[in-house]
Amino acid sequence: MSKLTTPPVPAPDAVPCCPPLDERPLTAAEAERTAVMFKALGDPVRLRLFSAVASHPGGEACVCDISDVGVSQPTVSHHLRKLREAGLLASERRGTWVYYRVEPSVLAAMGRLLTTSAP
Amino acid sequence: MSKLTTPPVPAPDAVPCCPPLDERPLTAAEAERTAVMFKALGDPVRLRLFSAVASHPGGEACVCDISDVGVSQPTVSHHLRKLREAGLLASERRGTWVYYRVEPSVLAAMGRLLTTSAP
DNA sequence: CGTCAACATAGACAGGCATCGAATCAGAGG
DNA sequence: CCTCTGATTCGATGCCTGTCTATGTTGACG
Repeated sequence: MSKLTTPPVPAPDAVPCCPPLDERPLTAAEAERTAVMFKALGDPVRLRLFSAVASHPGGEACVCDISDVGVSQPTVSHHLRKLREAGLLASERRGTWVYYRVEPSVLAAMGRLLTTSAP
Repeated sequence: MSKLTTPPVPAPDAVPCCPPLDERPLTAAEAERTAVMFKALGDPVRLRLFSAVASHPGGEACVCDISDVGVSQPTVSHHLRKLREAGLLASERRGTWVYYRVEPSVLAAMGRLLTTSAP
C-alpha cells in the first residue's frame, strides 16, 4: 500500500483554538480541546523532549538525538507519541531513523492563549 | 494569630522560569518546575476556572461567580487550590467571600516560553 | 449566642497514566 | 537470507489524580 509518511496514530486533532484566556471564559468544549495541549506539556520528560526537538538545528531531530532524558527508550517513544497525538509534533521516517519536528502553528496558538490583551 | 491573608497552602513555588522552549533544551530541573504550570492548565475544569478568573471584570472573581463548571463545590475548591499552588492564581478573603486573581508575571512567563525566536 | 451561607478540608474510591521489560516491526548491510 | 540496530507496540504494575460525600471553619447577621 502507499503507506509512506502516513501517521501511524489515529487522530491528528488539537488544532489551533480559542481566544486568549483573559478575553472570555472558555466553553466546556474549548477547554476540553485546549487542555489536551497543555497536558501534553505537563510532564517533565515530554517538556524536555519537546524542547530538545524545538531547539535542534534545522528544526527537527531524530529520536536517537534526544533519547537521553533518563527514562527507557520505549518510554521515550510513548511520550513522543503523546506529543504527536496532541498535535505538537510531527514525525517522518527517513531510512533507519525517525525524525520529529515542531508543528509551528500550534505553538503560536498556545502562545496566543497566554498573551494578555490588557497592558 | 495574625492569620490574615496568609496562604493556607504550603508552597507558592513555580516562579517564572526558563528561556523559550526552542532556544535550548531544558534541563531536568527546569522541566520539572515548568511542567507544574502546564500541568495545572492541563485539566479542562481548571482551564475554565482560570479563564473565568482571568476574563472577569476587575481581574478578580469570587468563587461563587465561577463555580458553574459542572462539578461539585469541593471539587472547584480543590482545583482552585491546585492553580494557586502552581503559582497561577492568588487568593484573598474579603468578608464572606474569597476572591481569586491571576498572577500576571507567571502568565507572561508562560507566554514567553512558547514564543518562538525564529521568524 | 445561634444560625446561616461561603469555602475549605478529610477521607474514600475509580480511572488514568508513567514506567518498565519483552516482543515485534522496519531498514541497512553483509 | 541472516543479522544487527533503531524504533514502536504490548501487557503488566504501581502511583497519581479527579471526583464525590461528609464534616469543619470562617465570617455575617439577627
